[in-house]
Amino acid sequence: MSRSYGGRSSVDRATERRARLIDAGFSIVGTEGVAALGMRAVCREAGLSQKFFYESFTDIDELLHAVYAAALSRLEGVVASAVGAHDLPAVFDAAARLMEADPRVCRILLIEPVADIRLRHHVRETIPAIMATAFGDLVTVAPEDPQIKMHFSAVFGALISLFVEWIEGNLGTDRDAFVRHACDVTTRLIPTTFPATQRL
Amino acid sequence: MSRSYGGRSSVDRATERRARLIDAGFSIVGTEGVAALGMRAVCREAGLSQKFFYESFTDIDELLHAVYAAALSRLEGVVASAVGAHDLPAVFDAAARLMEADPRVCRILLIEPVADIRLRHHVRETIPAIMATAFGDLVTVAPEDPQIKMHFSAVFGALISLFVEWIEGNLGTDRDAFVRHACDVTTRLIPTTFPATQRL
DNA sequence: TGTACATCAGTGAACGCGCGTTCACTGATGTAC
DNA sequence: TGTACATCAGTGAACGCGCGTTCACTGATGTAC
Repeated sequence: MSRSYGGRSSVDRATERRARLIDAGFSIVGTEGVAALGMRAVCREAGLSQKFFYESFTDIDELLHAVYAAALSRLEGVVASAVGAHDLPAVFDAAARLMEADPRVCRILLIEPVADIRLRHHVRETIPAIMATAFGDLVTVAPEDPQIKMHFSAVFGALISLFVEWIEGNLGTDRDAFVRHACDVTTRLIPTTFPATQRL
Repeated sequence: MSRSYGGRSSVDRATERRARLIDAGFSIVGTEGVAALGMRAVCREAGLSQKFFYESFTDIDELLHAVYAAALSRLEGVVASAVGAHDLPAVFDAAARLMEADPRVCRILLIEPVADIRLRHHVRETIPAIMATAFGDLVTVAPEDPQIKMHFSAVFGALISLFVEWIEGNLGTDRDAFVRHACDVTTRLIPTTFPATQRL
């Protein structure tokens, strides 16, 4: 049924092609934005025939989802230990370093989801789970309280804006000062009366 | 050289067509986003022949600029008196009411500029002038100080996020509570040691 | 005032392009004998 | 082991579509006589 080619199995080649398509999509969304992500564009970038797109994905939304998941996974990877240690400055520091090294992560996770409805949907799917592990009780107890939502909306908006401007080089070069500011903003906006925040 | 038609002068008709094109662009960007703004799409929406697009604009960027200017002008119109009175809650209240009445303003001014480089350019062109009239000294004195830029980045990001979520109906229905929260966030993030903020 | 015509206003088709999607074709691989 | 062939892997052209841009054409208006 399947046949080896170039000494590699069918599934081996298919998974490699899938990875190359995700990489290509990652580059396109991360540098040109989600509007430039087309089926032909991604195949061109990956150096693959158009046929292979449909081998791994049914449409461009499915690839976009995989691209978002890949970016999120990279962020989670670098902040995992700091999150586990409840060390907020270390979380911000690790995130800043990752996005400095690869600004595409910043664009995929922080910039493009604001205006793209599909990415916003993916954010709304994944953020609650992340929040639940990070903050625990609070979010699961009263996730519909407008007061709490306002607090989170404000702090997320502030942090996203800070990171985007930082990555674009508009906030100077002192990363420690940036991290301190991000922490400062967080503690100013999340009142200490929130029980879960005392963990941070 | 020019000739009246339907009892209306040449310039009269041309200016009306230009206004209709801007209205159409306003609707498209405000509801479908900047990616949906094409020359054909805008003519279709305006009910005009494609020729008339080039009568008023050389390319779609020029129309986009006009659309952004129109949205900004509407916002400035409703907040003008509150800004003049240095009444921050009234500014937020007026802005919230405008965007509730026409969410397209919110999308054009707050959402789309995040991911679109052309709109970001327009924002960067216009915001400093607005800031200068609102805050005066501070911005013009030390506009390149990373510390000050971080403060403004954070507060803008927080307020944009709050307004977007408010307009999307995710922050409840109590507008006064929303305005209070927006003011609260602003005063928390802009330290009182900034001289210009004491005006607010 | 009435009519023929020149001129300008406005319409929509034409062109080349890239898109998403499909599929005929080439050529490499494994296997039967 | 060597060869012919069936089958699967991979390539790139074909199709219809909407795009930005241009322009031939229709028809309305003003004017000369």
